[in-house]
Amino acid sequence: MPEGHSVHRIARQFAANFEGSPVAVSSPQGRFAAGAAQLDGHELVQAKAVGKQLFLEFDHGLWLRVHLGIYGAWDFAGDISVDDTLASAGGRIGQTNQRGTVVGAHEDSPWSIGAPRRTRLRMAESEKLEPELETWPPEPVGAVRVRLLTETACADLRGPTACEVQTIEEVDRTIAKLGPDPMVDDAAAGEERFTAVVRRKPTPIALLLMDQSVVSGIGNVYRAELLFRARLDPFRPGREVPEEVVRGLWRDWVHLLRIGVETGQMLTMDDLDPDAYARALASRDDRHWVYHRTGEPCRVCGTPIAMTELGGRKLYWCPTDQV
DNA sequence: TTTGCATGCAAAG
DNA sequence: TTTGCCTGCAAAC
Repeated sequence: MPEGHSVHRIARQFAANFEGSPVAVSSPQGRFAAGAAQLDGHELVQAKAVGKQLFLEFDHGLWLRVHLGIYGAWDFAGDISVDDTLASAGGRIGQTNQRGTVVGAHEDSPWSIGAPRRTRLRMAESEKLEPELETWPPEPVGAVRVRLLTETACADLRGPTACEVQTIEEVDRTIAKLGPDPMVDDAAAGEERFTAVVRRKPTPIALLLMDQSVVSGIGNVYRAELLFRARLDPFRPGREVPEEVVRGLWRDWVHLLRIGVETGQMLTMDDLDPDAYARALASRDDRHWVYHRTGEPCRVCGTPIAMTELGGRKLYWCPTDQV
């Protein structure tokens, strides 16, 4: 489920808690046993995110490549350091979830004091913090494809669409196929690459934004929201979108991704007035311009938001404002 | 309690 | 073009 922002946050978590440590790598589920054996015991030297892909480098030159797909997730546990921005995750801090577990910050939570402490951190489309159980290492929950375990930290991967060991050459080839990522590539160079490709394609701009070889990290939510923010017709062929509008799309993606990485949320209504913005943040269902709002009135003009299936994914837009 | 959908992608057919 | 991934959630019973 995560779009690009989540993967950058996951890489950040690995960098903070796994880099420099030897890692016991296993596959409790069994489906990744052979790959795990290739990595087991080696030191994690680098965590890197490009678009929706995560790359973990080990000290013998092999890498683990992970793509979460639509419902993959990493569970972190142990002495996990958590940056302050996570305290705003999902607006759920201090609330209680359906299992009755307290989610998020309280007085002496680990991220509001300096020192890391035993917690459990789940990172997927939403991020939660739960009190950790006493057992160490924790019992695997569900089908854990791969577990990375140091003396103090544990990361479990479940439900990924891709999880494989790669050589550096394979990593380079994978990354070479990806369009620019604002968190990785120089912003100006990324803008040129993106603009050049879009301006020569007959493909609807809505499909180009989801094409990871054109631009990295955009998923269905950011796609719909970027197009609305640009007031752009989703069906307009890329080459018929004015150059300045294409450049504007890239710059807005740079902007939204940065916010997403910092907050852990897909905030797309930051240009709203402060009161309306606060309301949007408070409710989970009320935080987007058009995404998942079929039939509801456009926040700008009142026209019912339209939805159709395009390339196998749902596309949301305002037929009046987006021309 | 059950059902169906979802912020993707790759492999199978 | 369809299926697998086999999770998490909310709406529908």
